[in-house]
Amino acid sequence: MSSAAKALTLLSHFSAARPEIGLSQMCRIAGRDKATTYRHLQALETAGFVEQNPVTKHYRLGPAVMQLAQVREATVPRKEGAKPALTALADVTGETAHVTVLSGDTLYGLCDCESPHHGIRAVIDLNTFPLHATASGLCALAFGPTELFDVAKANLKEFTKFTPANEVDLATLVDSIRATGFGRANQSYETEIQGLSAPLFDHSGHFAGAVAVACVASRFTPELEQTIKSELVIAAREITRNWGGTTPAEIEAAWARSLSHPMTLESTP
Amino acid sequence: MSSAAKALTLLSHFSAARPEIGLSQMCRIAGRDKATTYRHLQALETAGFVEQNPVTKHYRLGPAVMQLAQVREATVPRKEGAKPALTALADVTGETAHVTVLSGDTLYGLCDCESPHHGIRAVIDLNTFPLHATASGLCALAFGPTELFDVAKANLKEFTKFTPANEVDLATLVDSIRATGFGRANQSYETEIQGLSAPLFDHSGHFAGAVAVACVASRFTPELEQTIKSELVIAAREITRNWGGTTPAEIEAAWARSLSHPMTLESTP
DNA sequence: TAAGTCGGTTCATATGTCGAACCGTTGTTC
DNA sequence: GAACAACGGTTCGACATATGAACCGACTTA
Repeated sequence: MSSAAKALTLLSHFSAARPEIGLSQMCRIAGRDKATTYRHLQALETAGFVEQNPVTKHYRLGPAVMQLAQVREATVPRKEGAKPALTALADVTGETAHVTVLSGDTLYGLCDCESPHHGIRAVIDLNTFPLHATASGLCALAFGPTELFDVAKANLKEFTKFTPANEVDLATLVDSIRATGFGRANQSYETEIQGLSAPLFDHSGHFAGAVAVACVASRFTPELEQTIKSELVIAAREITRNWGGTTPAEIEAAWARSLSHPMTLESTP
Repeated sequence: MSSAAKALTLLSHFSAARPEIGLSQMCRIAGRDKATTYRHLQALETAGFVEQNPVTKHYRLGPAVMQLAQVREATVPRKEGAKPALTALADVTGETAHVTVLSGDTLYGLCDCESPHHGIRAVIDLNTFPLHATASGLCALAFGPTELFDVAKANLKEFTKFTPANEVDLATLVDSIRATGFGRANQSYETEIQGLSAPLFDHSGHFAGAVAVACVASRFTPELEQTIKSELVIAAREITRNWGGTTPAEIEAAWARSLSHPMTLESTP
């Protein structure tokens, strides 16, 4: 691992849940030496990627990331094209909605939207989405490049007792998703979270990401599932269109089948 | 310069004007070896900071920056607190408005807003703002930490014939800004751009950034100057409040003086 | 076909990185 | 208020890692 890569991974330890990190704490989290971590943070600081809270000396993300995000958004206006549909999706379903984007072999969170309808709701605080355990990830496996399956196979971490634990289970799951057009993760990443997702495509016609709803499992009913699925289709069509893509006919066909013949999908638990 | 820092500086070469950069091109821009540049771009790519345009193989900013920006905004919600005031400012003045934030010794652009009123308008596409040549930068020198002046002194690059070229000129300029409460840069960064700015403060009572209007010089009149100044005050108060700060009494007093006795500031040209 | 570009790769060299041990400061404990 | 622990930050020799000239094959141009 290059030194630059090591420095960059430090950034991934910041999250909304842990926005500020001290030097010693960062050493423990990153599992690296203090001197090394310090120098890396220094480099990140001079580049504006982190800054220090002047009173606590803890590090937090710096203003440079805001600029880069603006440039990225001007280059590939994904977020802008996803936000309105996401808001509507969260509002109608009453659950937390989010969008992920595929870059290389990694599925990144782009933005999310919590619904104000319930006090208890799923909170998305992920840097990257595991391919085998989340609805978005499974969507990527089903509709994205085939190489992704190898990546997923190599990273079959068991998050819960419902996480698909071997290649065969995963392949079965992916096949069913190809048939229905909807990604589905029943408490396979976190217990108490039911995920449903739909694939998004870019101008080149390739899988570009997924739109998903993370639903509190205890609220999940067949009726809600139907609602979420029809709303997902609406949101997915809109976002795909905003990204300059079109939904492939076979996906539309799968959606139509799923919605007209609501098969009671085998929910593992 | 650490290897990590070198890799990070590659990112700063992306901008809205130049959103995609090929390998050879990046070597030329960054002035570094091709092999090194390639490895750095690889590291950045695996971390998600850049991605490759699949057809041209050119590099562009990746999705990871979007996430980091979200975390940053959740940590220090600056952009959200500035955007509405900025929009109003651009709308009323008819010129391009922007907000900068100070981190360490560097002034970064946070967001900007172009006014649709005119076909010709200033476009802000800066990574970092030179302290001695921009209205925001001069504001930082006048109201920010005193160490900044040393940094500015050491970087007196002459962008135009109106750029303050020596320490004495700069000090005079800064003094006049302290007296009026408004930063001012008359074609000292780009010819044809008149800048006016006002300081912003955070919860700790320290200078946190500036709100500024970049005005097409040929449209600049004393009347417009008055309009911009009064609108800047409104915007600065609002943003400072949203950032959890309060405008120091001496700044308010300076603003009041400037607005009631509109002195015709010596415009260098 | 020959010369120019491009993205990407190789390998000997030496430069920048690594981590144990060490500061000085701060805040807590008794 | 002395002893202690944890913090952010620094030093230095050993050595892992970055470096860049030269090279490769693919592609464009003339």
